[in-house]
Amino acid sequence: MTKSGVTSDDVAKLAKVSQSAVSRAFTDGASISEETRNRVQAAARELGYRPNALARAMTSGRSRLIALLAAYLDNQFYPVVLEELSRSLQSRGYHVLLFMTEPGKQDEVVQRILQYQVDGIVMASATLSSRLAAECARTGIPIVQLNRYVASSPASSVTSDNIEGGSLVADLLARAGHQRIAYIAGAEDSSTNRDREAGFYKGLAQHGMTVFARAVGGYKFDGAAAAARTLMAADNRPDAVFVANDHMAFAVMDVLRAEFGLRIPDDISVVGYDDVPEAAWQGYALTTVSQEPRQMIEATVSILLEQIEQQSVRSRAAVIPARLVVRQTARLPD
Amino acid sequence: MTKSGVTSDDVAKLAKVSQSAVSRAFTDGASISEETRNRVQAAARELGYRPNALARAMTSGRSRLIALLAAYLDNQFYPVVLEELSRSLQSRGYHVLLFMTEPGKQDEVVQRILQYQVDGIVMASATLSSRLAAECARTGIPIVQLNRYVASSPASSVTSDNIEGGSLVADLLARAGHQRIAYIAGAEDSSTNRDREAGFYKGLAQHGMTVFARAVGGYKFDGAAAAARTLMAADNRPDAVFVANDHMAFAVMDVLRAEFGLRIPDDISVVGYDDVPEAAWQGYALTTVSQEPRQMIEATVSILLEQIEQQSVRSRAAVIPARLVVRQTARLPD
DNA sequence: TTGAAAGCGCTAACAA
DNA sequence: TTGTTAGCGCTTTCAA
Repeated sequence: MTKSGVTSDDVAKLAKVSQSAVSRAFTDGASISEETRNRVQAAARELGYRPNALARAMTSGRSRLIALLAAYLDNQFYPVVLEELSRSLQSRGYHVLLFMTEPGKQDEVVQRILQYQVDGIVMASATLSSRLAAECARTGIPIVQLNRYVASSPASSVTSDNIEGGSLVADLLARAGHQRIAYIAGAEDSSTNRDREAGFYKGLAQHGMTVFARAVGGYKFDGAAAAARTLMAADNRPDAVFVANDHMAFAVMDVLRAEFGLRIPDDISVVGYDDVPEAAWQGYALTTVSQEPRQMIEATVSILLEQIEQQSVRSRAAVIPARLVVRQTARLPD
Repeated sequence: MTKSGVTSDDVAKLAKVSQSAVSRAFTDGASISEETRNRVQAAARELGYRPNALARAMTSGRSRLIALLAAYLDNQFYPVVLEELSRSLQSRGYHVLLFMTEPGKQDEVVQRILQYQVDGIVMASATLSSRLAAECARTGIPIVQLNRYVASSPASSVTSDNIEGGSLVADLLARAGHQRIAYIAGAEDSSTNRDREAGFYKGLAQHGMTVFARAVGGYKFDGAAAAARTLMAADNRPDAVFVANDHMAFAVMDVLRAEFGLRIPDDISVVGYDDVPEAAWQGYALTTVSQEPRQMIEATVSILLEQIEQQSVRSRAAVIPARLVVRQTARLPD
């Protein structure tokens, strides 16, 4: 008995057709006459019938469920992405099943995901374990890593052009005449951090400069605050700092202003990365690099659906152009 | 064929037991000897077997899926709640299936939710349509409205003590000597707004005061900014404003500072509601009322699971105490 | 285009 | 404690 109590059999009886006719009436492109379809749908409406998605998933082998695996949602980039992803999938008849990673229980979560027979997996703010990668490769479930990639893995990835983005920031800061430019890193093992940092150094090099100081914030609010304190405790302080994401940049700005009495950008420039909604708030007005979440999600969904619907296993790596968003936390070139 | 290819039948064969023994080995509290359970699990491990959650749901009638229905995630209160809810349910073997409301497609979304045979529904930032309420009552699916309630509905609700919270704010502002206290409302049809406003007026009344001015922000960032402009365009401006949630309060602060050059709290006090993470950031340091999301989620989960597992239909209304969080945007009483 | 029949992988009586 | 059996509600051959 389905939770609503009425099954395709009930509808079939009322409409005086076979149960399979009912199934066909609810399947796009099925071989059924206009007339029977109408009869079935009338009967269905009368009974309040609604196909059981679970039963459908069982027999068809597609659950139309996409797992989203995330480690945290406190960086506003992720809620934005999650909402967008969910809407986009929903409009195509898919739905998001949410999984939060649990420290030390990585494998258990992987098992859970696979038990639900999801048609695809999106990894956001979570790193793909080799265990999950292997299992999915074996079972043919496509994975898209959002904002992260592992070169060796068979999974697809969607990122912004982090190298270009980092380089854009270096160029802006150097042209503004900064002499002592520091970097506050995200998680050191993440590809986003590696690329943003590499692009940043490359950009500095083009101006004949190197990074003045460096600290690690690990993409954490508190970590970034601590990193800022470390940087500012030195005898010779930086006059500009590129922070690996906005979420950390807010913490850095708080420390610079509240604990060191600095004015931004008069005393020191700060630049972030992501362009989360808060970056536009006047309390911060953060100069940053946009990740274009809309485009990233569009790419994610199209990769996923292509692999699901065409059964193709060809993994892709989409790179979305980065765009500098100039607000008020960085001194400008003349 | 399950996506991993191996079924309980395969395991049964290898372990030389019946297929139902395999099922029992994976069910807590099933009647099975230690020995067979071990044999089965060894075989399962060897084959990489993993029970199919969908098949299990079909036969048992419980999907262990909880639908979360939300209208938006850009108010940070919701990501916090979503993460907490997902973790809490996950640790109990349930999972969150996310649905975003779509304007004008309310009914379609309701159908989708019910098709997935979810065991329960949590409504966050979304109002319960009478259609959904009716369907769920009929099918016995428990609903918890988070941060919202409809008196007449059979659904449960979990809210903070919004009346008390509003009253606390009025008291703080009145005791600080404010003379012209304004209110910026959220969505007028929401119970949170009604209660916060009612409590606020009650609190003012206890000091022999009434609200000085009122505008509506509709729980939207831009709406709140517009409301602030309206309030400040008057000849006689308020000297304090209670904003119905933090998300709007940030917009209000931006307008007051950037467009009117006001200092907070020297020129005007601002108080919000929710205590979202950003309220603690130094750029705002917002005085607000905490909703205690942890406690709210705890209550939500316990109501849901009680109704699911005990089949009870007794709906409950949990009210979590509100707590004033004093930061720096409101003048203090001497 | 239609219906009959065979599962999908599992749980849950029921007997043994 | 165990195995046998009958479904859960649907999709998908296969014949007609």
